[in-house]
Amino acid sequence: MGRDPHRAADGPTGPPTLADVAALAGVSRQTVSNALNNPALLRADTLERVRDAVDTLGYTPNRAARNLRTKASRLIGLRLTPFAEETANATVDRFVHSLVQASREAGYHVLLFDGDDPSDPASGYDELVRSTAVDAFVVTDTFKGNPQASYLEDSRVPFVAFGRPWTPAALHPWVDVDGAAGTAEATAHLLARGHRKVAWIGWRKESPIGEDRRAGWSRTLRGHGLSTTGLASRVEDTVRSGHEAAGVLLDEAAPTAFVCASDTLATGVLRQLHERRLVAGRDVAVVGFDDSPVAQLLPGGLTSVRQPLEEVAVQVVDRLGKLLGHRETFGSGTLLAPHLVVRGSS
Amino acid sequence: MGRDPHRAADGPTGPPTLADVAALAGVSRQTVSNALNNPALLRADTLERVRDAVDTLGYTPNRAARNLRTKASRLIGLRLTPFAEETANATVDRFVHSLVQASREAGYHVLLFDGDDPSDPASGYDELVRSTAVDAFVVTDTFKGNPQASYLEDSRVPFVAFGRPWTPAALHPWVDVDGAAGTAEATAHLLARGHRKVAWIGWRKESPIGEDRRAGWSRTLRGHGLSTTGLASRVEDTVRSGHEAAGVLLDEAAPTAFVCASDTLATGVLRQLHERRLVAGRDVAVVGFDDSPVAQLLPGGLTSVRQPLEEVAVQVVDRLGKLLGHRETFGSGTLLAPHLVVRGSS
DNA sequence: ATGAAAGCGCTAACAA
DNA sequence: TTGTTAGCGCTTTCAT
Repeated sequence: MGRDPHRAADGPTGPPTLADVAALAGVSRQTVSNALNNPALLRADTLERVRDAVDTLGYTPNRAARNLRTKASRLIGLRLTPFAEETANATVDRFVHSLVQASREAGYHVLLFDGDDPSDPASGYDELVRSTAVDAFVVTDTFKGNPQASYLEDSRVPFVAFGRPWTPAALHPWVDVDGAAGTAEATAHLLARGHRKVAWIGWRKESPIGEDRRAGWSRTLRGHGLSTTGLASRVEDTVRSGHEAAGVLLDEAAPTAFVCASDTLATGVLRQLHERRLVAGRDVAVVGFDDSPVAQLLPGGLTSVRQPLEEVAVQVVDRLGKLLGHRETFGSGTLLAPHLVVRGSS
Repeated sequence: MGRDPHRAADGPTGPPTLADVAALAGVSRQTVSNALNNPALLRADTLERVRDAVDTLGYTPNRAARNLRTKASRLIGLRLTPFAEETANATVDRFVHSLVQASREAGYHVLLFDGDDPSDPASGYDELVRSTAVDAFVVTDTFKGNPQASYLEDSRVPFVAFGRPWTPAALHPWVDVDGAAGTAEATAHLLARGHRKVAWIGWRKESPIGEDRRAGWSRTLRGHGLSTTGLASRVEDTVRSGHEAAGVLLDEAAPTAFVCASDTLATGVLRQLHERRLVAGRDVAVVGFDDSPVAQLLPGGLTSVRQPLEEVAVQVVDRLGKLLGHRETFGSGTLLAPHLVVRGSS
């Protein structure tokens, strides 16, 4: 048999190579390569012969060799932030699952990494870029105004952001969820149930995401001729903060409903109500944000705004594909609408 | 300057290569390679010169080329199962975070994938193996007796399991958490609080993990001379099942405490208590398993058994390193102890 | 429609 | 201690 001459005649030789397939099919290596990457070029019978050989041998192209040659890895990098305890903590993980699936369907895999120094926006990215280990990145933690977006933009690395560019001049593709629309729906829902004093507990002003979500609440209240004065609180994203903020608001403004920027904060509100022997959904309504497992599993259930993360992932990968392919869609963005999941708390 | 002759003299040439560094440092490519992989071989001043050049150019070895040459990718594959809704759902995600961190510290990255056909144990693995895209796998979903462990063993792919091999003849390295010790601690805790009728709600008999956790409960009760008869229920891992099982047990055996195989089940119990106007932690005690966000955030808090996933990840990566290096530790395993996090529900 | 040649960037083996 | 040679497995010219 015409086995590739520079392979040892025996011993464990590892997975089959192009040359093995070519020998078995009685064609040149190039023809096998074409059969895989450009089947239209082959005559039907040759193609079939090659494909049979591929199947027989269980051949799959060697990734490293292909990557080296094509200068692409078909890998998408995603930096993971440390797991936050004491938090409803749903978005990132749900998104990761969705991204893995959407990526596979587009022929990509997801490479996970983390920064050894989380405060450095470049940490972790740098090495992957310079070693051409990934083709592109997905940037998710745009929480604090997205420092790595500008870093990546400067390094001319292809990436798509899950989250709008909150800096004016950014021109990378992005996909985001319309937080304001979500909180607007939540607020409208509460108004429809007869509430007139709907409070807001959100994040600090530095968080553009928080401000976006807050806008949906205030816009809706004002649209109904209602005042927002004294009904809003801006705090850290912790249960304790939500708990405290709810206490203050309850004492000073006596709202009958709360809209929160996260399920974590909403959980704090619930805890406050619990302590005051108030029943969520009967005495006071509460709406969270993220539709986390916590919202789903709380006794009675927590009404919450659910982000369409599966769709976000699909869009992100789609943008990525365009970016890596024909270099289109520069700076374009997509805004997706979340929807309210109503449960016992409202 | 002695730039590599076969590079274009101008235009965007991409990241610097070994040859660029060699030219700048005035040495051969091989010497640069040695400076990186075997610095002890170089004379001190040469080494410094090379390192300066590396820094100046911001050089990082090209991954694909190195992978091709060394037949290794420094990538660890992890198959993700679909995100389960309506579930406390903590273990996998917490583990992923820990694994990413532990891997980085060992010089590996994590490649995430999923099977297009989740019922096929080989789905997704196969292609990665044959294309030598990853060096090894971490197998986590040993829930149903670990079908892919035997598949991987048969394919002679290096892998480490998070989860004991429940089939007798398995001989791969593994790391696991001693579930029985966890539920034993939980049960002992309840007994110490004066409970005498402690019920168990766990998974179906087919789940060896479930049986393991159950054993800790029954062993402890019997160790205290107490009967387990009529106090155990084996159901699906859903809130609804936990809810129903708690109802039946409450009616038929009137336990004063529950130990559950998961936070999901414990949540069902809580819901049942809630409906009966029983207060968890006062009227009836409840302990869950996993220390999920749900357990942490529930009003009052859910006492739960916490798995040391960070440690598991470190051990897994350690085993992996040995496996890929000197081929030791075949079939060895490590069992880690979880600990109880006591909260309001008990 | 198929094949031959070249080379992606790196490192193992050997030579100097 | 450093340099030379060869080749990992693949795909992109270019020739046939």
